Amino acid sequence: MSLAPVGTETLRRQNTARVLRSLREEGPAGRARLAELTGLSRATVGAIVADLTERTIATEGSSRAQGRGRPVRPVALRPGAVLGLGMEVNVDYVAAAAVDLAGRVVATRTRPSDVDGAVDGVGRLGAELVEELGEDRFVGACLAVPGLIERDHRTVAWAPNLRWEGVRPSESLRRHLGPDLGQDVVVENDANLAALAEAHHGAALDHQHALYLTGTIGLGGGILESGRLVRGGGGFAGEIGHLPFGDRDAECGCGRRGCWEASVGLEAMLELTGEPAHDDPVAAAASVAARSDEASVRRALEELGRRVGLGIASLASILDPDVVVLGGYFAPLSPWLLPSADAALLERLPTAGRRRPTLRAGALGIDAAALGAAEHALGAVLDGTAALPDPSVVA
Amino acid sequence: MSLAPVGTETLRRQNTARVLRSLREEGPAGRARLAELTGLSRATVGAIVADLTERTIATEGSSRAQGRGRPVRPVALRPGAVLGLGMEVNVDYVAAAAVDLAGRVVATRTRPSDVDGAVDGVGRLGAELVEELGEDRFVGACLAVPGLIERDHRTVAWAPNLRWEGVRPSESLRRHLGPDLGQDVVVENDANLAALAEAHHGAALDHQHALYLTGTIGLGGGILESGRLVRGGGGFAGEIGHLPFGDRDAECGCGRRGCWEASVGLEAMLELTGEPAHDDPVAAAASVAARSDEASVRRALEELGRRVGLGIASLASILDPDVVVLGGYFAPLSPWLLPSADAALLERLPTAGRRRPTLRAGALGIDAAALGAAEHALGAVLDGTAALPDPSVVA
DNA sequence: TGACTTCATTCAGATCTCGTATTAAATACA
DNA sequence: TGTATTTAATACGAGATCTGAATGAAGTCA
Repeated sequence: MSLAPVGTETLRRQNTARVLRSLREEGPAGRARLAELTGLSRATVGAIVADLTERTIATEGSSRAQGRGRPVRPVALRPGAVLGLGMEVNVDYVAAAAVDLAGRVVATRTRPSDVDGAVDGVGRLGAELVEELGEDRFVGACLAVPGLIERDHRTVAWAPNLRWEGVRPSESLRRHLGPDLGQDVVVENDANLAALAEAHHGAALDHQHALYLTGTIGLGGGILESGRLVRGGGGFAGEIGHLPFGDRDAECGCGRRGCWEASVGLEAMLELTGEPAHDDPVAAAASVAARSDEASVRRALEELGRRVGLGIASLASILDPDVVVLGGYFAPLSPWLLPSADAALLERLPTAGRRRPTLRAGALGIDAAALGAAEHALGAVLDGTAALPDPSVVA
Repeated sequence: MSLAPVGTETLRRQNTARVLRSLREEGPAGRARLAELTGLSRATVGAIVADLTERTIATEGSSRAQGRGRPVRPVALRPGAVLGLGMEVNVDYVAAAAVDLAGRVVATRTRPSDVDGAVDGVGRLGAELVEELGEDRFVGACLAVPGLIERDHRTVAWAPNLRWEGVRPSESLRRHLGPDLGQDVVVENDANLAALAEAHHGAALDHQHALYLTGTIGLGGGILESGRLVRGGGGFAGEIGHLPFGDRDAECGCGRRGCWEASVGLEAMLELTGEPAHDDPVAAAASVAARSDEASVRRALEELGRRVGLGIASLASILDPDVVVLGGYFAPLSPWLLPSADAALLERLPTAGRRRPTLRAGALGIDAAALGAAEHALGAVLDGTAALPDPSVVA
């Protein structure tokens, strides 16, 4: 049984959320149009908008005539009025981002970090944003972690790259973020959140069914089904690196052969393209891209794209996404990867003739996961699950 | 934007649905306990229960003392009061089932049929149930089809076994089921619905994340994530037969090698076990099971289980289900398949040490899909999405 | 200038939930 | 046996919400 409280205020929250979603997705609109879009009556929309403007969450634009009739007085979400805080820890950096209800990215910040100081580092970075932007404007916080997250959405079951096991970062984040915002920091897998970010701000805009693949040293995946993250029963879903989609003879670090990441992970890419060893996957990809006038590099990338596409064909059979976004080091190489990946799809996906996912390069950079985390932090408000804050009235 | 109407009656519907779900999942209870379980106030529960009993959807049991205090007057869902109609078309049979709100299977019926007359046949079968049980007790109907369903949930994009393409069965079903119930028959993939059925009535009881695999001539899959069906953007999700999880040399009917169904489909099973050709997968499996005292058969089934488990390992990496249910011809062979499948999981699923799905034999027979369809037809009422009917008061 | 059109607000009416007080029906105990 | 205690269910008033119709507002069009 879902534990959400029930009552007359729930109804108002749900309807407020409808209005917020409409404003976010369709942009500013007058009350009459909002009523159409939400299915609510004009009277109700009027009341909700009045409430939102009084709380300085929405503002009224200057009235604009448009043909005959009384001119519309457009209502818009006030930029930066309500914010979600996203954070990310990774092996060599931490990041933080703030996104507002309108979907605008208000701030992003990245900072190098080592593994040991990561939690404190990301806490400080988040706290800086909160300090600068005002704590009472934030409605939630979420942390992206490259690892497996328990179903409680609080505990990191296993993040080998960070050497975390059973860590609950929320407890130390509370120290930095304060008791209010730090009270309840949700933790989520970084690839999942990057998928969310691409769906809201990047390459998968307006798609409810998306698959996100990120090429790093290994291979990460995030799945969006009907706009929701697919986490699986234990929060372990989306682990795609060791699926047997790779070349059957390729040796993988895990000791087996044929893993997908043994064929398309960073090392395989470097070997294919004849690129020297590199720490940073994205930088390596940029360096390869710079050599794209060499025929051998182009051939190598074509082969790499084919390998990526073969795996996508299988995932598409299972999940049938509308769009597959290639992030991480795939992104800068996409111009060369996508055509052969799509060709592989056509060849290998049985239903490709009827329908196949669109392949796209990720549009977001290194802070994709942090952006997704910020987006996730706003989720409860846009769902109507959580109440809006009551920000002290700010001019 | 979800188009659900909004208003004070929506609230009542949602709360009524809470009460219904509680009664369904936790069984009969007094008003006080219902208030606890749903989070509603006693007054509200009382009003909702009064409404439900007046409409003969719920009934009051005889009051029972239990320790001190006023005795509880338990409320229960009246068996058969509100029904969902499920139907299934398949190559050689059609089936229909009726399930009530309490989750009781009120009726199931199966009938041989050829492909050509399938739609009319299933329409007639459904109409028989409706006639016998009373049309006004049904709140929805759903049809299971072995094929790809469009995202509109009305059109069969492609069902090769039925030789259907772009068929909209609802239009001819309306003739049999009448304008009310036949108005809006939802169509869904049969494996998806079988997964739903196993989750509500069978082997995956009480699991929100389940994967259903059905062995037939080919191989079908249904995915349940957080209790919802995973359909993908085009309704094509769950097509797992031609994933490259099989023996690399096994030739598949599709022309490629290595498809999973080439290794675990009916034909592969028959060859492994030395069983003569068979039309009916389940009957073939029963015949093999009867020979399970032969060592060679046991070895063959162990190998088959391993092959099944290898594929499950990959699917579990992607989806992380709590439970995997083996249906179709796998079910009767499960005693011999499950141990080696689980061993394969341990060997191949990287996170198996921390968490791996439970493997189970499907508990439902040939009408699993029809049951799931009936369950699906009740979904809107239990969601609070649709209103309850107003059944003419029946004794 | 006056009719018309479209947008927004106001107001009465209906529905819903909640908290508190009240009634009901059993047990525990003197 | 009779009274206190305990738990269940209902009654009722208060508060919140949505809706539809009426009213007011602010433009265009002729």
